[in-house]
Amino acid sequence: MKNVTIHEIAKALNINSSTVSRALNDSDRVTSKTKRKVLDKAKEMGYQRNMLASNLRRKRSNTIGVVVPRISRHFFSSTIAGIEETAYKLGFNVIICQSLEELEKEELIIENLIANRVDGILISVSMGTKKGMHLANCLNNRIPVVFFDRHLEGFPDMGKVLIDDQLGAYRATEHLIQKGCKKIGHFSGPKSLQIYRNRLEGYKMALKNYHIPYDESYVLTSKLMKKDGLEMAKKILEAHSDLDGLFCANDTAAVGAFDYFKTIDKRVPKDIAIVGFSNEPFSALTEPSLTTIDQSGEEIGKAACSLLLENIASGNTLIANETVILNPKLIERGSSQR
Amino acid sequence: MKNVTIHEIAKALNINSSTVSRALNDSDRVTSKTKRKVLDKAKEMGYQRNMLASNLRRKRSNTIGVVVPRISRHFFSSTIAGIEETAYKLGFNVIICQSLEELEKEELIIENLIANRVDGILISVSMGTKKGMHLANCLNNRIPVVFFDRHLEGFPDMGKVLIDDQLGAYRATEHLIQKGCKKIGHFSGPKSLQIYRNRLEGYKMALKNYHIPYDESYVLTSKLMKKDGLEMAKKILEAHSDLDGLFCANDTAAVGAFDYFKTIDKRVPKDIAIVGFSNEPFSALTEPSLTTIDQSGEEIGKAACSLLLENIASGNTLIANETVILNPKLIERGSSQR
DNA sequence: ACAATTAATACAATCGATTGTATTAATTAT
DNA sequence: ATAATTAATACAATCGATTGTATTAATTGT
Repeated sequence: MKNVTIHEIAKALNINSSTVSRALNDSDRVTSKTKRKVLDKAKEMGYQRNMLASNLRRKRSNTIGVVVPRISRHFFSSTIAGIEETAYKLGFNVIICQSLEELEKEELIIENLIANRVDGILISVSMGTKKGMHLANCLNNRIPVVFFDRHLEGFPDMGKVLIDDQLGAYRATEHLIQKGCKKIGHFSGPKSLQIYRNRLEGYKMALKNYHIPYDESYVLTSKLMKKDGLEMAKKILEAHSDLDGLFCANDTAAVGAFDYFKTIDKRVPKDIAIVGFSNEPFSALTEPSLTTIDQSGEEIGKAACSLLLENIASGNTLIANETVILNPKLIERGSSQR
Repeated sequence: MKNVTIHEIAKALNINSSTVSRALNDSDRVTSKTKRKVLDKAKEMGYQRNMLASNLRRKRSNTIGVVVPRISRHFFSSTIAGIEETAYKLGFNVIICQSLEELEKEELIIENLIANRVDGILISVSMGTKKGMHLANCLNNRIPVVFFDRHLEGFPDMGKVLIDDQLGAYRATEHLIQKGCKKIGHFSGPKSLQIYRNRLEGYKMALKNYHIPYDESYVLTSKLMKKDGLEMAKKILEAHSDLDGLFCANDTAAVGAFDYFKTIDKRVPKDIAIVGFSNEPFSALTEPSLTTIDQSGEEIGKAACSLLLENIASGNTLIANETVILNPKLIERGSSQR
């Protein structure tokens, strides 16, 4: 039982395969009577269009490539979900690849995506990626590229969909101020990462706008694991027993701080109000639940995919020098209600 | 600047394109001297192999399709990560699709994957999927199918990679018994789902094996959201103030129970030991951290992908009537240490 | 040195669908 | 009724790599 092709259908109906092809594609160069005959016969013979052949001929794959550092991280799986949803609506397939934060693997992935003639690439670069020759190579091959979340400087021809970390941090801090906090600490992450510098900046800006003096000793830096949060909570209270608000640059560290405060009978949010960052799934489950900043991976994914698809549809004429900045949202929960 | 093909390279070197093709594929029908020349010229001209053409000719796509209900769910994104890793090692691409629990979308996805001539399909079926004509159709097209986690009965020719829920529940309950619990409750999920029936079964079996009488009033059923856990905790304590152990069929409900016990000053694990199920990321972050059963999505993904790839490699001769049952692991944490 | 053998390369068909152009069939106009 | 026009279909090249077979070049044996 061999594969059914348009040629088989053509032979069976005693017409030409080009007519079959046009009938299947609903071209107006074919009578509706013929179309019907073809469609019926196709169904009868169990015809399955071979996209490999179609893609080769049409020089497009109807596929976009997505590269993320690690699929299982909640933020990235959310973006992927958003991407898939958007792509699916327009009939595009999505190839997913993970760089595992290795530049070398990222380069191989890009190579492979080019070889597979994807119509476009969405990428959140690995931490090790500083230069982007492999990405420039995409443009040489007329494959549009859109960064999301993590991007590289110096590629004006590539789209970017970013979240305004600074604004998110600003809102988090502002929220604490509006809840009456006067002495607000900040747990920051590695300064090597732009996002943490931005979040610190937003914190500072909020303080400034509300005329609260910035005191560097209220800012502690770590890798923001849970135990780091716990340790920093201890440290900051030793230095500043008057602390009444805390903005953590991620949710995990906030949970660590929670735990420490409980052990010393500081009440959250009564004594100390806390705001985290990222809206991790667990932040709704803590006791009290954690006020945080939502980066909506899904929205980012949708926006990035839309930008890319527009580009593809336009024949890459407007090769995206566009940058979309999404606004993070404050998710108000128990940890800041006082 | 047009696309560089093997024909361009051949022309430039004044040799035949078949030799170029063989050189690029490292065939032993080509001198190493010629290979070198071809490779150099290819690099010089910026040649990128067109997999679309290659795939068409070789009648395989080097791509596998993965269908999950929802990418952003932690368990599924973990399996996808495992699948991607395994597939990547063997040079396969991974197309990801989400059914969003809709049978209709699932059918369209399968249709599309067949049209794209994927070499195999990994699927965790949507909740609505009862019959599998769309999947049978894959076999008709000689595309092997492997189920993971959620499967359909009645497809002996399709591989299956499942986790032993019952064993997981058994181990969870056994662990509580070994920690000295005598009065162990169980929070179960909707009986319509096989997994919850299995977990209940495992709970019963453990009790039986350790000669603890089974008392139906120690088992409460709900949808296992956080608030359900909280309510059930209240209810079970009202009925049985002597409760000293609790096995929850998921981690979320366990967190709800945690919260209730805290409000009434029952100490976890001192007064009541708790074990959850799934090893959700947040289970390591609760206070105390939650003992749970790990289903290792990553392992399931790897196993399912390996099974599928073996099948593909064997030319689908052994179209997988194989079922792999993975053993869940107990993750011992604070909530059960007494 | 010449036939016999093997190595290296060239030729040409093929995978299956698409699409510009040519041809035939069907309408319309005169 | 015949030319002119339009609709419908047929023909054939093409996308780019692969691969079985044919041909030429190189090597070995005697």
